[in-house]
Amino acid sequence: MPAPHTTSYHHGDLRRAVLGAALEVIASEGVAAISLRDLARRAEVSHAAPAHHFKDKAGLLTAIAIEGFDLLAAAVDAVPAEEPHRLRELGARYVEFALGHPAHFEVMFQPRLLHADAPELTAAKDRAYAALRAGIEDLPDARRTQDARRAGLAAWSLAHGFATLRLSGGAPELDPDPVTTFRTLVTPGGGERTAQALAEPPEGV
Amino acid sequence: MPAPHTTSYHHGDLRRAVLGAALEVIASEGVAAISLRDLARRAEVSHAAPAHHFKDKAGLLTAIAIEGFDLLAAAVDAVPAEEPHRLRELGARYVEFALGHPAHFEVMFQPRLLHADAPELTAAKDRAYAALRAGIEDLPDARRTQDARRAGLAAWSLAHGFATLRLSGGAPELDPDPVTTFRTLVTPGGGERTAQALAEPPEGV
DNA sequence: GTGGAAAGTAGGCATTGACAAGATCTGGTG
DNA sequence: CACCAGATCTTGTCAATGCCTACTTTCCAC
Repeated sequence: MPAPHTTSYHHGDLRRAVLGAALEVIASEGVAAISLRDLARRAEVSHAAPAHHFKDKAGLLTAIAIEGFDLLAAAVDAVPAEEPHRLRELGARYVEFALGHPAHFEVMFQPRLLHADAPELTAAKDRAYAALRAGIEDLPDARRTQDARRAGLAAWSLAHGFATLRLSGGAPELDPDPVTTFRTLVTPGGGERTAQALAEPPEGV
Repeated sequence: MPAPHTTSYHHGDLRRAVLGAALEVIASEGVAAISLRDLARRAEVSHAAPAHHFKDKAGLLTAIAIEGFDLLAAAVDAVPAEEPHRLRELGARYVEFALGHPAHFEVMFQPRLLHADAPELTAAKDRAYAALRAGIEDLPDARRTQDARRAGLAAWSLAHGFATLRLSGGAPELDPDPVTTFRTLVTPGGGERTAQALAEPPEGV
């Protein structure tokens, strides 16, 4: 590893530097504000240097998305199997990841900005989805519904929607910590039976 | 109203033409693919003409977002008060709107692309949110939870997340119609008690 | 009709993404 | 140690875009 900030011809770790700068810009100003030339300036290299590491602007964003899916997989993989409220915990980790890595999250679900068919991307996506599925399908028998896919989709939608709304400034901040808010949303008897209210059973008043 | 397609100096309704073209482009290629000059070409006017109607690129997107919030307000406003599964129906309408107006929906929740503090935008947003809130808070007493805000946030998150995942190609297509899928997610006894699975009550196996 | 505002045109400028061709460094191989 | 292939970075260029200013044409209210 060369000295980090000499005036050497080679940067040392330009790839990481550009990724880092990109994450900062996206987090503070959004993906639309990303410019390869600006990132090059921040890293103090020539305007074409980043292209040698990412090929494209889409390539850069693809790299971020890949990193994001791997981070997500790691985050939900850490949920212990013996956790009594495992599905709830899974959702909480999902929300925690989204709010903790807003730049990654913003890019991951915008396939039109990426090289959506890049093998490394689909691989990372598969790993993340596998980790999520594992957390759902490994529930003890009594907790499994007839159609686990729908339960999983519902849980995913809830966590994803909450995180998205929170990040876009839509959802109100009801607690000091957003993850706490999320937990109350899926915790019956935690003061309010929101899940039941959601289901709103048909049998009368 | 002048003749629509003569070679007259004035277009007739350039504003609407640009909006329409923009909606098409966004729906098929995403917001990132929007270019004022391209829209001008499609409308067969000079490259600077659209600016006289929207000021900015952000101004154009703001106009789309405003239209979107008004469409949303209209969509959820149509839910009859006597509807027995009103909250569920509210969510279904939300999802139906999102999937039926993907371009509007894509822009509405990306404030960084808009003139977020434009009075007309916040007004439209307020109208839409008021319509949504009305559908939640008007629930009959027995259906009301202690904290209606959390129930509303949960419902909103679920609908928003489902729509978002569906549009980004993340969620699997379990039924011919996505709205049908959404209904099953919030319908207990509709084959699976997904809502209960979500809540996953703590009391043992 | 006429004058001013609205609608549209024309040109220019800085910035950007992508590409091509060349310069420089690095690591391994003989 | 010499050397070379490839990775890394630079420089220059081109078309496209957003936005600005100045100008022209049309419409409408008085």
